Amino acid sequence: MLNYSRTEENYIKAIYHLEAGKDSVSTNDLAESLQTKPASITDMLKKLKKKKLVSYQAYYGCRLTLEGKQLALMIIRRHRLWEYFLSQKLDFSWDEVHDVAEELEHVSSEKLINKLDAYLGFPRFDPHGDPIPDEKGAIANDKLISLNNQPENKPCIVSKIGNQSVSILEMLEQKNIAIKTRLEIIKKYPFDGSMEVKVGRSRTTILTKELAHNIFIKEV
Amino acid sequence: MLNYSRTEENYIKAIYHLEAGKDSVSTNDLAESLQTKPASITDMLKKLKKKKLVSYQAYYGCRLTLEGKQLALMIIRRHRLWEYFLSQKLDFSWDEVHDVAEELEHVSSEKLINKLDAYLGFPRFDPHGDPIPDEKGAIANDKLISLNNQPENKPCIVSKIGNQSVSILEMLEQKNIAIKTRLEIIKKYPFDGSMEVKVGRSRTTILTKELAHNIFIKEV
DNA sequence: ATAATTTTTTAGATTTGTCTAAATTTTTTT
DNA sequence: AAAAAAATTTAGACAAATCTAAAAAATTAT
Repeated sequence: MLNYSRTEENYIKAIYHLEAGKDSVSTNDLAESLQTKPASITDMLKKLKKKKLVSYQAYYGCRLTLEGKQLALMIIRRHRLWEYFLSQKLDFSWDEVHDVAEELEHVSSEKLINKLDAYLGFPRFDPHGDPIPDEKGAIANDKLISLNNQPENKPCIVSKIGNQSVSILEMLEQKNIAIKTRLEIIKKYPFDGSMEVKVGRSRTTILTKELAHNIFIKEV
Repeated sequence: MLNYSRTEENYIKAIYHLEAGKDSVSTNDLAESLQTKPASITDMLKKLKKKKLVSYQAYYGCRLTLEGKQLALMIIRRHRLWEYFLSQKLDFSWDEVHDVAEELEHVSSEKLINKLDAYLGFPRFDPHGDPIPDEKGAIANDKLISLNNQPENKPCIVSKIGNQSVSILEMLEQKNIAIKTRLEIIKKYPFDGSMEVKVGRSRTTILTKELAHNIFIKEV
């Protein structure tokens, strides 16, 4: 994987996100998303085509090539790992992480990112519940709902744990929470984001927002 | 503190380092240090002068203004904190940290840097023994020699501890090592960088390279 | 103190990513 | 299917940071 400019990376990332669903991305949509003019988009698309990151035909929009998609996944990987780091280690709140991660994602040392990944315990979802691509670009295909976003008195089932660190797993084990455990929020405390939760059919326990944020659920 | 381009920041940092000792920095020295041509230096110095970061007079070199110096200290703070992070948390070796930190130092969120500082335990020296400026730009004026660089059988005195984290302080306390303790390396083990050290006059103990690296000494 | 050398600056060109305004192509409307 | 509207591209210009080549100033040598 070669080195690309910050601007090129931002284009690739934007195309990746816009491409979802549609079968090609229009110049205007890209201009809107990147806060720039359509003429600039055209220029850059020609350049990215020459570098084989996108397929592009005048007047018919663009798509990422395989190589472009792989690059996009690496940028997203960096972004989400940094978000995870900021939120988990530096105690940023979830709405503050995005802008800083937007900067950090362009530091492209592979060694840095892989070591950061390991240091964080190979988390599979970022603080917003979006999946983090692994070293090879493999990515879970669904966005998860965190327990934090679940209302009171609606039973749900644990489907994923957001991080594989020993500390979280040991805590969950002690609280008898695992994949497929049935949970129901009894009461949320807005003051500190903590909540009382019924585990299975009988026992209840208190979860902090940090812990609840790493418990991803499906509604029943 | 306003926002400056990556290039401007690199100029400011280079001037700061070249300025030490001399009373002005020449165009040629800067060109050498930044691997660029003297003509480019002249252009940029005019620009930095307009922004009041340097004082510059044609044919007579430049100096940082107070504002420029403050900016330089912030860039150096970022650089050294990231170096510390890479070495201490991500397990980079000391000769690998520089290049990555060179990238990370340009991410300019103050909140990020201050939180990183706190997370690392407000370290005062980076992995090379260079002092880390604090939030206000205050900086210890001496580079320290780490115990790692001390030869065998030469007594020395502990003068600083490189980081104030509870974990390191508790470890040092247990080993009876504090400021002004007399140490002498009995044997170094190149395999893992650990060493056997005489503490005071009698007791000996084993120190890992990670620990020894945070013990800064004066020769006796 | 004049000549030779070195250092520094100026002038004009280049690259990257952007812009505006005009031209072209596609899409929508009637 | 022609006219109108919308989307896209082209052409030419600009700012940032750089370059080369030539000119100017400062320094060193004789």
